[in-house]
Amino acid sequence: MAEKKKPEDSNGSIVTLKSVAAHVGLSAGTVSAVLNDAPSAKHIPKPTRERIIAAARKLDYRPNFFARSLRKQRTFTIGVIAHEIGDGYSSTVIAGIENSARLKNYFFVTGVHRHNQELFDKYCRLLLQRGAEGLISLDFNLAQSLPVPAVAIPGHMDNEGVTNIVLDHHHAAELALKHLMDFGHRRIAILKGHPDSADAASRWKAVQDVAREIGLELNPELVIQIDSTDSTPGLGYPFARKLIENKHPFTALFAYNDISAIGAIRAFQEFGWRVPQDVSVVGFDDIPAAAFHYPSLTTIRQPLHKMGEIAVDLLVDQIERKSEWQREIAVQPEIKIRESTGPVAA
Amino acid sequence: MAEKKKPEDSNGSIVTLKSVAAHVGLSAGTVSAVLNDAPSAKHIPKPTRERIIAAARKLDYRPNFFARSLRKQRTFTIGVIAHEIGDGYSSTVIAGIENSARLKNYFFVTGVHRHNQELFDKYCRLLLQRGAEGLISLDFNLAQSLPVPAVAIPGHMDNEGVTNIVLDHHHAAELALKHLMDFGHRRIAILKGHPDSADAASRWKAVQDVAREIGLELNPELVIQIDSTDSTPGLGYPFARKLIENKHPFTALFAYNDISAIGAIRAFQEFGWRVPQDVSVVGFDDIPAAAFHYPSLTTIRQPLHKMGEIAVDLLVDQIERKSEWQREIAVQPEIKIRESTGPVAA
DNA sequence: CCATATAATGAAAAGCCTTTCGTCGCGACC
DNA sequence: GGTCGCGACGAAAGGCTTTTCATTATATGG
Repeated sequence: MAEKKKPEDSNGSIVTLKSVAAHVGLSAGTVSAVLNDAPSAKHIPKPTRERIIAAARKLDYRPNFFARSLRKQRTFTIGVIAHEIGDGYSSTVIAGIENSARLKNYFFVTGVHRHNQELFDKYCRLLLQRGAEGLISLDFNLAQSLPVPAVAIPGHMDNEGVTNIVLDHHHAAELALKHLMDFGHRRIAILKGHPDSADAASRWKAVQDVAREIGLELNPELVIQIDSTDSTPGLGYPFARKLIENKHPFTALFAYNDISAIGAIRAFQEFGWRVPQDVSVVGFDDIPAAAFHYPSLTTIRQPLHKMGEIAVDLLVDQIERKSEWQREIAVQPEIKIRESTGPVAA
Repeated sequence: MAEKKKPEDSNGSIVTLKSVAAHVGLSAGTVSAVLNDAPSAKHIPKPTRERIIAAARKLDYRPNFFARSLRKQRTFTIGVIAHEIGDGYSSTVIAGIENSARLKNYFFVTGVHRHNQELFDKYCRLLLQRGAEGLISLDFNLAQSLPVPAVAIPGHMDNEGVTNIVLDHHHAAELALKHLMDFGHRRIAILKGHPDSADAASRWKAVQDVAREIGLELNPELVIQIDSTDSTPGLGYPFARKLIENKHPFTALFAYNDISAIGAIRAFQEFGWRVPQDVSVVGFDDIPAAAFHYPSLTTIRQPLHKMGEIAVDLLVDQIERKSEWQREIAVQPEIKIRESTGPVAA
């Protein structure tokens, strides 16, 4: 059992810069300079340098993060505020954030907002106090500027200093609707997202625009608004029921996301409709479960992992003043055609 | 647009303890004592106290976290090292961790290990350097003690100072196997977890024990070992195929987790078998997708959220020396009976 | 041989907070 | 009246680094 200890010398006291300085018979300042490769260390002869480095390694010296942050006024930390940690959307983006942050030797700390402004503010303060040098907000309708560089995923508001990462919703709507039209669908039901969902408004607008462009008529009876914030497939179920009960004929559904699509399919199946023979369903996001659902889900894929990576890259560049603030970055969706869509019944 | 600024006074310089002290014409020490409700402040008369507090609020004073940590040698931070952020298991546990940590005014920072010892060690060092006062490892076969209090979820090794949170696997196996036997199943296939998965060994042992106890014979031909670390339903698919190709008859499958169960069902369906009419399937974990899969999944539920909460509670108690180290805490599983299991075909 | 540059290091401040200890004034008590 | 105790604060140390500036010694050039 490899005992892993906090670095301490033979006396059992913690090894600090001073103690390694004492160990090599030099001053703390000198040791610090060498260990950090500071410009002031350029006159230190090589043997001395090596002595210092060897001692530091031998004693397993680890600089005190807090003392260092205090002095340098840098923390290499970014804050992430998500709706909830457990949901598929955030966790995929966060995985991307982790990936990029690790490569850049940054750290991230997390908070949740649950679409609640107060909670958001609370975590915002907390994270800043903990030294976050930049913030990433996930799925929040951010209506304020922030005191540090920030990225909103997805972001649709216009806040100075906040970079919005957006999906090209117009293209997304095109992919979905054209795919359905190619299969002959004309009566297409739409599941609109909850207003709290940051993408809801622009997605809906894109759907309307594209429908007009390609000459598809959207029947208001077939447009259902999700008004629950549930993040299980329960999200889609009741609205699909409502759609069924409306008794307005339709042959396809473009859902707000995969979760609601799965819930809707469930409702259809219980009602005795087969997917895709009786009704085609297109989801959104391409969560892992989409491919293994039965039937597997045709869906519009968002590059969530990559969006997390991009967010960190942008943020770090701004923190380190390597680049200017950008108002918006668009990423492209992709359609994954699977089993849940098919030709309209003859 | 509410501009949220870093606290600074009218000169635009950052507001520090000294500046609020200057503002009220007192010393920094006094202000600190009052603001922290320190014992030494008990002789400060109420009017003065209120003046200080009012000034702090007015200037929006926020103590510098790093200076404070440096001085108090406390950080109120716990480190979490998970397999991967995005997967259903970790993110649910982490949601529990977040919940409990927030209530206790602790923070958490996250790392990933990907079942890789080096990566684990790297993050371990990093988190400790960042002042983590306790660690939680998720789904890692932890083979070492750690320099701070730690909790392993799930934990099966015997490390001094590490509290293992385990599911009562014996009970879990009982729930699953008895349920299947009640439906008349006798030829039950088992999907064994990947050895990297911390629960794999004890779950398998429990299955064997229970099978013996209830007089169920496990046919080695029907026991398949998962040897991929994929965390999509692709996890179960190839092994179900293998099972089918073995041509050894079976009427039910007890999968290692819901993900692999879903993959397996997929394989069965493609082969033309109906679930549960031709084969019953029991999953494990009760991830959100389980309830909305088609057919919905009978599964053994782990209280993952609660396990995260318990981990934080234990950890904080130990950090604050409120309680002694416990070697192990067991939590109870629950069976969720849904559509994927049914009586064996006549 | 003196002035000056440069190498090699030390000393000390600064970053912001907490905490211990000390001081000063004043009422109480013997 | 002297001592004691207490109320109300201030001063300063201490936590660990980083960084600037100063100092000493050596080398270089004239």
